[in-house]
Amino acid sequence: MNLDAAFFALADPTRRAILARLAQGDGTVMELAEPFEMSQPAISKHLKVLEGAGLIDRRVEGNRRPCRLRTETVREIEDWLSSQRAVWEGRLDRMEAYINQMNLRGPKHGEPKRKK
Amino acid sequence: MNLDAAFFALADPTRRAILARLAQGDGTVMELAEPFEMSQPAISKHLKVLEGAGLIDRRVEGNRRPCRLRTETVREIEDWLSSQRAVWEGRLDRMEAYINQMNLRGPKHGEPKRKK
DNA sequence: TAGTTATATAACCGTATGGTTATTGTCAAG
DNA sequence: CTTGACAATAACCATACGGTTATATAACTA
Repeated sequence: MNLDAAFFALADPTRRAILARLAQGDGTVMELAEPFEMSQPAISKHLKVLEGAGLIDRRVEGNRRPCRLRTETVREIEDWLSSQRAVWEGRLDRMEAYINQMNLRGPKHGEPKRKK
Repeated sequence: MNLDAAFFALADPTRRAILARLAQGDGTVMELAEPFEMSQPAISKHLKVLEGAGLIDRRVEGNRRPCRLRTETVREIEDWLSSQRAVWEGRLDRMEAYINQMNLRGPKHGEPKRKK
């Protein structure tokens, strides 16, 4: 999975709306385009972005190209965020404890001196 | 919170690296710029994006402007993803059951006719 | 076969992104 | 008060993004 592509794909409201729409079932390009005031090629581009990010699959079905959600990718993104946050929060908790400790015995605008 | 801004901010590897670096403690612009082969103004721009997305806070400390992570925002993004995935996966489970049911009594390339 | 529908592709356009260098404003240190 | 470090801002540039219209391709339909 590519975090760059995944986050980028999710950064656009139209693409998120398409994903939400796909939650109600697979959809062809025309069906997905219908709710938007946007041309079909624009939707096709968005779908290509979503596909590139692994957020949807597309199959060929005669004339049309129905799309389906790929939830594994969403879960992977979620897992990444979750693990990152775990690290970050752990660190911040420790920082907070440290700061509290400092405040108990240090000046307000502490450590004004720092060289290199 | 703004999902557009948040996902957009996370879509850049430099910005994610900055966040990871900040997990080890607050950092000034110079400190954050050090690991990258990139000018200080470039880092400043990234920091502005991160701040705009609510992923970091910046305070003024004499001459420098240390940054700190804001984990609440990460949690909010995570929550959004989580809720979306819940809906999506629930839907897909139901779809699968439906399809299985169809296969038990329908033709292979079912529903070839559809008007509007 | 001719016409229509579904989708993709190409070419274009305005704006945004991500970088640069040069400059400016502030604080800190002598 | 001058000098130097930190950081922001401005101006610029190449490329990417998100949209458009027009055209092409392929599969259905009559």
